[in-house]
Amino acid sequence: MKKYIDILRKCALFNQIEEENLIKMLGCLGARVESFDKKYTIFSEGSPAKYFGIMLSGSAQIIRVDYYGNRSIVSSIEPAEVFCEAFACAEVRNTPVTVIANEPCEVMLVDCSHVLHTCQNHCAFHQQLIFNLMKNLAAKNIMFHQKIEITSKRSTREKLMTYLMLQAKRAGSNSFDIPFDRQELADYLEVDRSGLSAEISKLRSEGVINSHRKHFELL
Amino acid sequence: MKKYIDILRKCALFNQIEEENLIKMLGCLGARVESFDKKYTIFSEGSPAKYFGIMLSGSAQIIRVDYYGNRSIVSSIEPAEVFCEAFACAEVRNTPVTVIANEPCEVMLVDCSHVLHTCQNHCAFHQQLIFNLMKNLAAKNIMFHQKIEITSKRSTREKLMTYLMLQAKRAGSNSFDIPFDRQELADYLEVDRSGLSAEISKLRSEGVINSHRKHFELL
DNA sequence: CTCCGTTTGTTGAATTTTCAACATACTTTC
DNA sequence: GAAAGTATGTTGAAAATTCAACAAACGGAG
Repeated sequence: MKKYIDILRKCALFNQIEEENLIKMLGCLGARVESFDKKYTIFSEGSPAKYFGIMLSGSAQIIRVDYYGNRSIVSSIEPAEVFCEAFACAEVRNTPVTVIANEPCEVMLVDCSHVLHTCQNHCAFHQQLIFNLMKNLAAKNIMFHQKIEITSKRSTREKLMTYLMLQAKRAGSNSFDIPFDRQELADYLEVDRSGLSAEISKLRSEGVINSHRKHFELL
Repeated sequence: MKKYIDILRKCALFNQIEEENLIKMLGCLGARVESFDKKYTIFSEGSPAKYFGIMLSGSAQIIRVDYYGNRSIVSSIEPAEVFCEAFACAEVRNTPVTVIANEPCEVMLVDCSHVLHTCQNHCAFHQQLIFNLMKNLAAKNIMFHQKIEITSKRSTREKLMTYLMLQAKRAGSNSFDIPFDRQELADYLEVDRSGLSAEISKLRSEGVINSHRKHFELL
């Protein structure tokens, strides 16, 4: 587990927890690491929501596919991020989403019941862990508000611009990369890919933005 | 405060907390009650996210209005529900949403810093409160996933049917009332009101649903 | 009961999005 | 470095949504 310490210390779940205690804690939590190749399923819709994940390396996407095969991307998962903790914490029977590896990745899986219910060793850091989980869930809620701010816009142009402005703000620069290719961006914004490409071209010709593939610049 | 005990005991935030302790706790938390008339603003966008609310009686809506004046309804708030706790818990500077009373209502306001940081009296129920808050935030996350499931659908018909099926499931019956009038439902589903009315008529004539104003029935 | 304000339903035109099909640009593999 | 595969851009037709304007139904006040 020691090789993952650096990335785990960046994980919001372990805030205020010392390195030495973190290693002990991972034992208490029964955490294990699994690797997934690109396009492999990490969690699949309908499976029991027993574990949550922590992305150690690589990236993944939380998606939802309806019965017509339309894919909707809920969010992307980057290293050090916790995912699917809401379903596990709320103790729902089944995960309502699918998580797919976007590139080869390593994931730490934690049995959520070990976090929610005091472990046999009366691990002293339990309370801190629950506090961190609470903070993390609050941050996720805010992320959802942002996603709703984006997708509630009625036109492709407005959705795109709202998304790009939020990304610029997050990057702290008008020049930034996004974690999606065109099809993925369309599935995240809930719009048509070709219409999105057309809109990007239009914004480029109007001098509002510059872009090349995943790189964007607000002018 | 005693007159509010019955409704507060139904609030998820006070799960596993005895009635006698609940009253003491409200003192520790510096909770206060305010009343709002219909259409009055309970929290407004951009104001400091210091307090969260508990709806004691009446109802409200969490909304977002963009610079064109388009209203989007994020969710409705019913009695015993906690609201705006995510912004307060994540300690963001400003609330990104507006909360408007939908009818005359009474709201309990709690300073979130009293919940997050141990009170001077070392209130024994603090940990339980944080645990409940965590559970509640997880449940809210799931609510957002449902909202995204609804609004990610591309057509008015699919959004409406997805919403109605979730409401039927929640009500445990194919016959139920929704908390929105037509304009509000349109603002919740992120579609045009007249188009929504047309779609409802169409579904009625096709024998898929029955409806009258806020009452719906899946056939 | 009637009036008046509000909500809901209806319609057609304008706009926008989606869809399908193809062209072009880029990447990876051998 | 050529070939194959993938991603992006472009276009026009079809479909859906939005918009505006009005009609009908409903509910509350007096």
